Amino acid sequence: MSDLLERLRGRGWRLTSQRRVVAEVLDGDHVHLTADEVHARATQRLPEISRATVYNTLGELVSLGEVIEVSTDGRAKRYDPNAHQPHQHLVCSGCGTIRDVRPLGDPLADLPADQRFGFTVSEVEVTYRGLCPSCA
Amino acid sequence: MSDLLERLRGRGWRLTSQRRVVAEVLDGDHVHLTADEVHARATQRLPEISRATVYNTLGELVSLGEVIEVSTDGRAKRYDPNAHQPHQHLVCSGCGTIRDVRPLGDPLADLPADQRFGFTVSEVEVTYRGLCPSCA
DNA sequence: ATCCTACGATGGACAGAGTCTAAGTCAAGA
DNA sequence: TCTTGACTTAGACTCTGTCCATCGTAGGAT
Repeated sequence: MSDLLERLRGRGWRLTSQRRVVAEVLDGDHVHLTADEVHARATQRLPEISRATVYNTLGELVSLGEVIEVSTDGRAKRYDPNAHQPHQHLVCSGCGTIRDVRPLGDPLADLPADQRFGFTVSEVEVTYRGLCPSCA
Repeated sequence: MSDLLERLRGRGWRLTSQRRVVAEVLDGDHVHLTADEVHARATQRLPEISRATVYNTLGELVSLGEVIEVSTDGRAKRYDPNAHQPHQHLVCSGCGTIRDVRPLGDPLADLPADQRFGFTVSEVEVTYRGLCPSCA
């Protein structure tokens, strides 16, 4: 966490209290908050932080590769701080809960050349859907 | 196509001109229109059709399993009439073009039990991203 | 320690996508 | 042909996200 802030400062990031709070809110495993949820939690620590700043900071963290943007439901995007460990997502169709999962195999390898239609494929995103224990 | 309309009428669907036009607009291979695009094309055939009706009809077609809803980019959802043939999507990061593709293997099989966290997993959605020939 | 200034924060207006509602219309069964 | 409840309509509304002009401040320079 403090690693993250140090790393970003090394890249010329100006370390403001707002950015610090956003980064702190995003810390942890299996965290997948929407921008509004991040804003709500940040507000508890720093009452005057604005929505625009939260959006800006999240956008920067995504560009810097420190956070992954996930849109699982066509509603609000969610932000996943687990960016340095490749993983996929398991989403509950009932309550929307998200878990990070690590499937076997390489899904990229499953797309044969004749199914690539001349595209340069560089990334695969897999979403497993189902019901979590509480919703089942 | 007329099969579709007959099938839906058999399920108690009232066959209105608006619904017919929406279904016609969605007909074809590799069709992935947004709701607004569907509305624009429907308007050419039926000038007074409203946005709400297009949204309602698309939602019904999705619930009935005749159309798949795809949200590839966190922008507008797209509607894919190719619902009876299991497939995945290849999306161009440049222009947003979507192709239907059929990868090898069963991605569901790649998620081991210890990575399911008690979820009842029923569906997998795979999105390949890259650049199409024109954008590369 | 203080000063400067460019980078960052603020909040309010704006935009795009989608939902809701109240009132009017019409498909299709009697 | 009549009736009725399902469907459609227009527009207001919500939610998510972006933009902009102005103000504030982190951190290097002195």
